This record gives sequence, C-alpha cells and structure tokens, in this order.
Amino acid sequence: MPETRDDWEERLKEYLSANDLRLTRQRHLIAEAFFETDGHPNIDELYLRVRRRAPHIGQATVYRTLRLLVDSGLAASSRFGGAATRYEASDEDSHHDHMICTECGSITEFNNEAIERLQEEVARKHGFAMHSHKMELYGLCRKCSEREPGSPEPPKEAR
Amino acid sequence: MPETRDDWEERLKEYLSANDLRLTRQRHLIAEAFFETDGHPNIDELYLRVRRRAPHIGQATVYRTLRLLVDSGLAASSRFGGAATRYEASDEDSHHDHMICTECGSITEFNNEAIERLQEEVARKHGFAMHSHKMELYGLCRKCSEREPGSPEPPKEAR
DNA sequence: CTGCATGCAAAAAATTTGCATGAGG
DNA sequence: CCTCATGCAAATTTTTTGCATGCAG
Repeated sequence: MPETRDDWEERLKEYLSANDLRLTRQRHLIAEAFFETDGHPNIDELYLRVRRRAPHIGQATVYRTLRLLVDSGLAASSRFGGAATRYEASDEDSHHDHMICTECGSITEFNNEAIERLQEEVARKHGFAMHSHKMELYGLCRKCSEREPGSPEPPKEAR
Repeated sequence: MPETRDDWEERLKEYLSANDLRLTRQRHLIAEAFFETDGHPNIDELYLRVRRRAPHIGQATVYRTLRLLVDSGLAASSRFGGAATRYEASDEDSHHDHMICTECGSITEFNNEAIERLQEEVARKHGFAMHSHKMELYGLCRKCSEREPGSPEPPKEAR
C-alpha cells in the first residue's frame, strides 16, 4: 500500500517521465514543500513556504505544479466554503472526507466505509461511472459548539 | 411540508421583515427569476435572465440578492469543479446531492436516506454539530460513459 | 541542441465594495 | 422622511496566460 506522503518522489518521477514532462528544481521543491506540510494548505501558503527556500520562484509555477500534482493523482483539491482552493496529499488507499467548522474554520478528516459503499451503489444505479467524490459536513466543531451551547442564532455568515 | 419553489414569495417576505430588510422591486424580480429557473443557474445566467425584464439592473444586485436568499435558507450554493458558484432552490424537506459529469458537465441530483443517516452518525461521533452537508460524485454520466466505453485514459483535464 | 518550464507581469474571471442617488415602509 | 438598497464603476481576490529566457534531458 503506497503511502503518498513517503512515496511521492518516486511517484512523481514516474508520472513525469510517463508524460514526457521534466523534473525541474522548482517542481521538486514545490512538491517537497507540499508533502511536508500537514493539513490543507492553499496556494498562498505553499508559495510563501517555497519562497523561503527559493526566493525568486513564481506564484504561477506553484499553481502550475499543484495542478500537475492533482492531475497525477498525488494531490487532491477542495474548496471549502467560499475560500481559495486547498490541497492535500491524496492517498488512494484511504480516501477521507471533511468536516468544516463554520465558526473557526478548522477542518477535521474522517472516513466511513459504509458511506463509500453506498455512494458507489447510488452511482451504479444511475449508470454513472464515478471516479471520485467529495463530501463535506458543515457545522460547529466540538470546541465551538461547547463554547456557544444553545446558539440562539448561528452567525449569519461565516466567511 | 413547505415546497420552496411554490412558497418562496411568502417565505421571502417573512425573512425580510424579520430582519428589517426591504422587499424591493429588484429583489422580487431576481427571486422570481431564480425560482422559475430549473437546474443550477450561476450568477451570470440569472443576471442575463433578469436583465431581459429589467435592463438597467446591476450585476452586484444579483450577487447581493442571491447571498440574501442563501442566508435566508431559500437557496443553496455550490461550486462544482472549478467553475463559478451555482445556486438552487433549497427545499429543506428533501435534501439532495449531486453527480457531476466531468465530460459534459451535466448535473444529476439524487438523495439517499441511508447516507444522510450515516453522515449524522459520523458527525455525532466526532462531537460535531452538523448543520448542513454537501456531497458530490464526479465521473461520467450514462451518456458519456456509453460514448467512450473503455476510455483508456480519461481526459486529463475537464475544465 | 530542442522544446518544455519558468518568471514576470498583464489578463481574466468571479466577486465585493464605495459612494452618490433612489425608493420602500 | 430616513434609511436601506441600487447602479455603476472601481477594487479585490484568485487563477490563468503570453512571452522571452532558462534549463532538463
């Protein structure tokens, strides 16, 4: 079972050579920064992080490389709420979904085999050839819901 | 069981007066255009549609009104893939999720009680107070998957 | 060498906001 | 009347693209 976060270097090389793409210093740096970042960074965060090591790198290259990582299957992208796209290492063996706190913005991962199976079943029933899915639960995380017990009127907007 | 698509006028008035907001000609027109549109229009589509009846209306007003409809619970917004936000009438009695074809972009709705229940269970287990959720299956719709039987390499990018 | 990749800045696309004017209650 | 809402355009934010130059293979 390939663990993307450990395995990325080889997997990236494979993908690149299989597609006649080049392993550039930038691509390596960006991928490295990406895979050593836990959580769900967005382009800006990655850009800043990479910049520390390679000050003259272009933001466009970060965008381009992250798209490449997504195309290769090494990364997955999501847009929670209305914010900028966030990325995470995609580990095909253990897909997971997200719970997003609309109060503090924290993201919790979970996975549930039963739901996965039901999704495939639904797709099949509709003649739909599912190749991926995305599921997000919005609400208050434990901390925030404890802080505001019977929130009489949840914040009108959580942007 | 309130059916939003029939009931929107009264519900909108209630929300507005409850929040000291005004029922303006524009808001009415935009809501009307929205609720008589099937599918999942985006701001542009609604703007064009409303413009036919009220040529001098501003795009910003459409944005502002759709946000209002979402805040009021009369509408729900989603962003499929990387495209602009799309809106739909939200009928609290029958939540549904989406299957998006990455080939032709068609959107199919479905709902599955079992999945809903499991979602709530997962949330509860994590101490998470879920107030809404979103689920999207990506893949090829029946038509598209019939057209490309054993697609040897799915289109690298479906933007 | 040769062509893909990069950096930079400009362009796009989507959405928000400031402000003077208009109109709902 | 007194605000809140609108229209318009300008500003933001996020992402993409064009192009000359660089560098991987």
